[in-house]
Amino acid sequence: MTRRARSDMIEETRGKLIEAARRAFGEEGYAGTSMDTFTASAGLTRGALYHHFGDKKGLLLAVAETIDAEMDLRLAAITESDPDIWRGFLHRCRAYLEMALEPEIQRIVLRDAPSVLGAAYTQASQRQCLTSLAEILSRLMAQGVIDQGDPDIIARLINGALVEAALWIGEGDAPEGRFASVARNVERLLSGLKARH
Amino acid sequence: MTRRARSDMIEETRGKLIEAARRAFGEEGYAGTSMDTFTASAGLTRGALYHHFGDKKGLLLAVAETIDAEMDLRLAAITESDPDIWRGFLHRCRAYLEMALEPEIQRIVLRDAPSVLGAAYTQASQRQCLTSLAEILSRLMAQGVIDQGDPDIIARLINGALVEAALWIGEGDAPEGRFASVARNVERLLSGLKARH
DNA sequence: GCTAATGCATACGCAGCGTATGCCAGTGAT
DNA sequence: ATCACTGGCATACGCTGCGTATGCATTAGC
Repeated sequence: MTRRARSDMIEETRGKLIEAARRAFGEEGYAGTSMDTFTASAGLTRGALYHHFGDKKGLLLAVAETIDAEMDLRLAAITESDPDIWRGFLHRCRAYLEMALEPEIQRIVLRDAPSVLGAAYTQASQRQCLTSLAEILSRLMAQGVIDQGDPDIIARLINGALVEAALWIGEGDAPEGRFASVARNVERLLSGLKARH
Repeated sequence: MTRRARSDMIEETRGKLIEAARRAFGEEGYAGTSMDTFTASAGLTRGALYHHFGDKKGLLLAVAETIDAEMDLRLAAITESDPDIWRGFLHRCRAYLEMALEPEIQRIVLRDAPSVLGAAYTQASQRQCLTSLAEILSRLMAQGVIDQGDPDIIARLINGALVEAALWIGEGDAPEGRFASVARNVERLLSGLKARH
């Protein structure tokens, strides 16, 4: 049983590091967080960090992937909450927009990770959310709800539009009003995808 | 005459700094460029830098604004090259997509600047390109080519979609094929904005 | 022509990343 | 049960690089 306890301890420190890093990155930003001070806040030192994640970028990647996985789970639940696929799709997009307003997500996943990790990140991590979205689009196409097209690309386009909109909402003083306007215009844009007939 | 020569010298050093920073940021990224080495490549020292731009972020802002202004000029020329507003609009979007593939633009304007400068940048600088796009959308709405909506928001949505698509194109091995696919799907998305009647 | 101001260089301090080294606990074999 | 050993984590060091304070030279105003 010590065997289990041992690996549990290891996973616990990994978890503590990711958790603390998440808070630090979210509040101070990637560049603004000191490895010394944030590891101290988790009751550890940089030794643990470099052992588990190699370097600062490795840590950011791990954090970003964690958050992305959580987002995907939350979005999946929302998407499936409506039996109508098209409406589930719209709900999902709206929920994604809301999530993109959360400071932690906005700062870590949407701003810092693409800049710091570059293409390596965009390919690997955000794909959870993106591939899920592409699957939904595939189903919508298969059912003839929207016109044929490349689901992966359209997923990217939608994702980009929503992210940009979320950043815009976040930069103003009246987020609620902006959110409502954006939601209307997003729905218009998405409705343009629908098959006409 | 010395008066003119004097201010010319000053503008020259400013220009040299921005030019060198542009190359360095584009190649090494913001975080990867050392203020010492890059100023040396311009035949100057950090003294000149901090005198003109205050700090590293100030320099990045200046560089980003410079590039953005150039982009806006190039895009304006392309937009007006076609007398038909809708086609001019499509040309512009396609050209923007191409521009977003240029390493310098992608790295500095699309990746690093939003991350490093945050909301301060998204508001101030990229607005040149965005307000121009919004104006075009306004005209399209006024002429009944596309349905009514908030031009500023739709401009953001389109911008975000194109940026995200460009990043995706840039991360693969066969950019040409990807570009063609993206262009098709973008045109589809944009066509969805058109008024039905 | 003398002084004030400005453009820019030099010199310094300090924070922070990464690595090399060391220690201790837990693991597996005899 | 003991002992060698692997692996998790801490400590210590060096180096890079940002920002600031100071200094010098040239130019602008009176």
